[in-house]
Amino acid sequence: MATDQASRTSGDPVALLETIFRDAFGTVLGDAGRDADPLVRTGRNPQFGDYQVNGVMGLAKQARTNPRELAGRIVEAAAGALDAIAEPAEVAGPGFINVRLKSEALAAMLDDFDTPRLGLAPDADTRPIAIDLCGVNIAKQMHVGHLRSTIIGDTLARVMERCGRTVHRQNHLGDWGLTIAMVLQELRDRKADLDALSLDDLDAAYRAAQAANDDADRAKQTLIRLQQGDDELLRDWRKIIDVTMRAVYESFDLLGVRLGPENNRPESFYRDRLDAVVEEFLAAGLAETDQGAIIVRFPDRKRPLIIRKSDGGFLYSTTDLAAVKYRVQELGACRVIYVVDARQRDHFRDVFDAIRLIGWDRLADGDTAQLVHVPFGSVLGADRTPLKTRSGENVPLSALLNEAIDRATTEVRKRAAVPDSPTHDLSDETLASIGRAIGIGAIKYADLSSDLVRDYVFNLDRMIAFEGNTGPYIQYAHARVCSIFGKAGLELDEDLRRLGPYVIREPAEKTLALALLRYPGVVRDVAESLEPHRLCTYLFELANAYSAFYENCPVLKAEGEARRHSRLRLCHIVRRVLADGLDLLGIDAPTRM
RNA sequence: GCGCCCGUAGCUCAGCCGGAUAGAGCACCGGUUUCCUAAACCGGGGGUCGCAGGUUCGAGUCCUGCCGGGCGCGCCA
Repeated sequence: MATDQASRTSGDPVALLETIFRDAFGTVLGDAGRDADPLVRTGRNPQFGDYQVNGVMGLAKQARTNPRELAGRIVEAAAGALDAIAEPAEVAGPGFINVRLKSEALAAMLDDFDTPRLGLAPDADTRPIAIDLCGVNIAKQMHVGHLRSTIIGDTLARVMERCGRTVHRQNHLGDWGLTIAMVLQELRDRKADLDALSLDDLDAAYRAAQAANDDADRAKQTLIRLQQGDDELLRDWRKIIDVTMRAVYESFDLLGVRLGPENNRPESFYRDRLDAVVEEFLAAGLAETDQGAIIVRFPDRKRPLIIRKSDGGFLYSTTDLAAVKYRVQELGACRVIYVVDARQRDHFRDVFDAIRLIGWDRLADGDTAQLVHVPFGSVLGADRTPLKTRSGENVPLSALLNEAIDRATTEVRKRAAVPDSPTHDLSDETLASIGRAIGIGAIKYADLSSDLVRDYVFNLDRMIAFEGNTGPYIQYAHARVCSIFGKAGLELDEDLRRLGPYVIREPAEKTLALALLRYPGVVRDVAESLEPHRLCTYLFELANAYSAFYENCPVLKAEGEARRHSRLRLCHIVRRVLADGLDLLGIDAPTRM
């Protein structure tokens, strides 16, 4: 019976308890109770049970009754349904309800959870989602500023894809502004051979062009010719895009992000739509001419949004309006997510509000698309100012990645040199690929593991440490689990369900089982909140729960076959959750390191 | 000047639409251990949650004001 109940929720006890208590609330309080959220939470303190129901106290206030007494009646109403999976619930404190799962129910839930999907059912909503990420500029090297947008965006995309969603990753390349015209102008002045151009040459031309802004008028002329479709200029323009993107794709490859040419929706993609954007705002009476420019005003702030300059040119705001419209109306995205630097908060607030004013957030099905900016903080150097080289320039991304990889590879080789090390027999090539996985994992995890809006100091020593809440620590935990299967004579990806049921007896086993069952909820939570650090925190806690389990519960030497098989299955599912979680973070999980 | 964000242990950070005694890692101090075990383990000290009010049965969490730091603010992106 417990198995039947649990299987309806793919082994997610929180969902199951929510159903049970929602029913009980309804029985006791009618519709008011049924509509309320029971607020089922995992217990923070084992002494108060495995799960607690916190929703009673709020309801008692509304119903003007004694919360403890109400909790008692709800426990009574839930008792029948609860009996299959839990010990009798207890009322505690001012009106908490504490629930302790029966160990057979826990075992049954784990069994349901033990599938390739790891308990994560696809979302009922199948509409696509658009994520704006990366946003590199043509003629510039990728630098640390693009790192965060790229890896955060890729992670959010992976999480949502894991929830069964179609995600349109949109790389909004900066390929069409005045700066590009300036670079083109600079290169023509130099009579540069565009077929032999390196990215360093381009970068130099970009900086030279920026320095020489006395030529702004000539650059504007160049821009106008480019926008009018001058053949020669367009040809050169495509060449500098090629040079830039070749290096960008190399960085994507090294970083292991799922981005390629198919994700490119550069500014130029929208160039034929910009006139219409301005026209429609004017026609709707939402835009006005002011000092020669065309602006959108908002009722609640002084700052207007300029959508066309007084010289007739368009701005990034115009392009962003066109892009949101495209993503909602043509891609059908019910969420349009921008993973962009926190400094652009005001900009996105204005753009999104303008979209709402004109109604371009309306989907074909009548719903309103959610427009959301995911703001992230800056990467700082040791001096706590934004990371720059000594000469004051942006640090190229490749330099950062290579340093991390070098450090990690050195560490891996050092460990492999020890004769009885598990990596001692690996080829140099394999060790190098492990080093790459650890170096990249360290950088990504450091970027994703704390609240995104906070600035953080780029500190390789801390990132690459094998202790604490770091990428290498999680990878290490995974590799250690892997080593058990070899000793047990099992393959890593073998289906171990044939070994028989889970047996949950020891406290460390129970803690581990409860941690495992939280996984689907955590993934859904990240998809909803857009806060990847919650997944990092979870993986760290799971790794710790596993560590305590492994310390306290013999696996290979467990007494009795049933217990040994159950523990092997626990190891097996821990390995898969760690690997799956790391994959959602875009981090490789080597089996040895 | 206006606006936004941040302020939790010595350091780096968690704290799940307000919920029980505010947690973890690193560092520090004390103890245990050579195990199926690739990061050893257990315990301890350390906090007026920036400050002051307010709402609430209950506030690190919500509201108001202030302090400190960061960022943004009409034709760059």
